[in-house]
Amino acid sequence: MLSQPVNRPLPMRHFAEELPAAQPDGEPSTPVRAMTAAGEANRERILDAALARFARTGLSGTRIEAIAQDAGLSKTNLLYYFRSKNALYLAVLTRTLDMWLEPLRAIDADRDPREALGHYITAKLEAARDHPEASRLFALEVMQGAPMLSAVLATDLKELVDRKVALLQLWQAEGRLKPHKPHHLLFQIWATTQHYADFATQVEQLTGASLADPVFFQQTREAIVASILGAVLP
Amino acid sequence: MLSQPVNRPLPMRHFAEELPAAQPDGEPSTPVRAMTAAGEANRERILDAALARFARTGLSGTRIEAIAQDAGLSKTNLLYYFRSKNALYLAVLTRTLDMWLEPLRAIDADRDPREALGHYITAKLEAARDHPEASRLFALEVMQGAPMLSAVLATDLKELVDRKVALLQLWQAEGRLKPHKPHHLLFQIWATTQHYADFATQVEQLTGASLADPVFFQQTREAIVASILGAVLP
DNA sequence: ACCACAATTGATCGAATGGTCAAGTCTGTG
DNA sequence: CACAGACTTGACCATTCGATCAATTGTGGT
Repeated sequence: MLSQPVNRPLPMRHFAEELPAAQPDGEPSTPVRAMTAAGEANRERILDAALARFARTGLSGTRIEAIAQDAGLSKTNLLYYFRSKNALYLAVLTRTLDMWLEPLRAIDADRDPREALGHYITAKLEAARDHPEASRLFALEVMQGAPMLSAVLATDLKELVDRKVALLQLWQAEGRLKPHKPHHLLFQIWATTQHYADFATQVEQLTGASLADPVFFQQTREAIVASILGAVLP
Repeated sequence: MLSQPVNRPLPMRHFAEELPAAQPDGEPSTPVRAMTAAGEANRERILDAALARFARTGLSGTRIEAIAQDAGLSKTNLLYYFRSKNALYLAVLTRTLDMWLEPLRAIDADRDPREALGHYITAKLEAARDHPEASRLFALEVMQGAPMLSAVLATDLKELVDRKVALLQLWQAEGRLKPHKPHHLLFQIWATTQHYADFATQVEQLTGASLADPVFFQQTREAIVASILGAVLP
C-alpha cells in the first residue's frame, strides 16, 4: 500500500510525469530548480530508447536495464529520471500520442474532399514510414485493450473522431462524398497505412521492399488512394 | 546448457510438441501409451485458455499460472502437459496458424476473380468476427518480428502467397483484373479485415458496434468489398 | 487384482528484475 | 568560494515466476 504523498514540491526530473488530474487545486508543484542541459538530454535519450524497446517487445517484455544501456545510463540512473517502468511507459505513450493524432487534426473542412483525404492518407503513410515504432507502440497498446490509454482515447480521440465524422457527413450531405458510414472510411485508412509499419517485417519478407524505398512508397500510396478514394468519391 | 536428449520414447503428453525437424531418422519416438480422455480434454482446455491469455497480454505478459487457473488446473499440472511456457506458446501458435492460412488457400483459380476475392474478404472478416483472439495473437507475434514463427512464415506463408500472387498476375494478364502490384491487394485485405479484430476495443469505443452485430458486419463487409474490388476489377 | 503408467499435487529452487538506499560527485548560482 | 540541489553510482532488497522434484493418487488393460 502506498501512502498518498502530499503536495510536496516535485523535483524537476519528475515534473512532466504527473497524471492529468493529479492536482485539484493549489500550487502546480513548481519544480525546485531547472534541469541541467545534460539532464534534459538524458531524458530525451531515455525516451527514444524506451520507444524503440517498448515498440518491439511491449511493456512486460522490456527490461528497464536494456533501455538504460541503449541510452548509455545505469539502471539506477534511469530510475532517477522516471520513478518507475510504468511511468516511463506512460511518458513514451503520451509523448507519441500527438504525433499519431496530428494528421487527423489536419483534415481541413475548407479543402476539397479528394485533396483533404489524399493528404491524410499520404500523411499517415509518411508517419508509418518515418515513425514505425510509434505506430507499433500504439498498436500494441490498443490491441491489449489500451490499459494505460483508455481514458485518453475515450475522450481526446473520441472527440476528435466525432468531429471529423461530422465533417465527412457534411460532405456527404453536400453530395461531395458517396453515402457511407464514415467510420469505415477512417478505419480503412488507419488499417492500410499502419499495416505497412506494424507488419513491416512481414511486408519485407513477402515483397522484399519497404516504405523506405521511394518507389515502393509511391506504389503503396497510389494503391491505397485509388481504392479508398475510388470508393467514396462520387 | 542443455544436454542434447537422445531418442528416448516421448511420453504422449508431449508427443505433438516436437519441432518439425527434430528427428532426422529412426523411430518417431512413439508414445508409450495413449492419453486418457481427461488428459486430452485438459490439453485442449489449456490451449484455449492460453490462446485467450496470450492474445491479450502477449507471451511475456502472461503468467503461466493464470492460464492454469482459467483451465482449472494447477500450475504444476499444466507444466505436465507442456514442458515449458515457450512450448505452450508455440503449440498455440501453430495450432492457430492453419486457421489463419485457410481462407487464403481457398482462393480458387477456377472461379471468377470477383467472386473469389469477395469470398476471401468475407471469409477473413468472418474469421475476425469468430476468432478475434487468433487474429490478435498473430498480430502480436508478427509485430514483434515473429521471433517464434519467422521460420514457418518465411517458408509456408511465403510459398502460399507467392502462389496466390502468381494467380492474381495471371488474372491480370487475362485482363480480368486491373494491373496492380498484387501484394498490395493482399495487404489491403488483411489490414482492413484484421483491423476489426485486432483493434476491436477501439472500433467499439468509436462506433458503439462490433462485428458480432450482423448489421454492422454486413456494413463493414460491403464497405471493404466496394473499395477493394472497385479498385482492382476492370 | 495387479501393474505400469497417466495424472495431480505441494514444496521448493533459482534466476531475473523492478525498485530502494546511502553515499557520493558535479555544477550553476549567489 | 561555498552550498544547494542536480546528477550518478554500486550495493542491496523483495518479489515474481518459470521450472524441477519427490511423492501420491487415479485408471486402463491384462
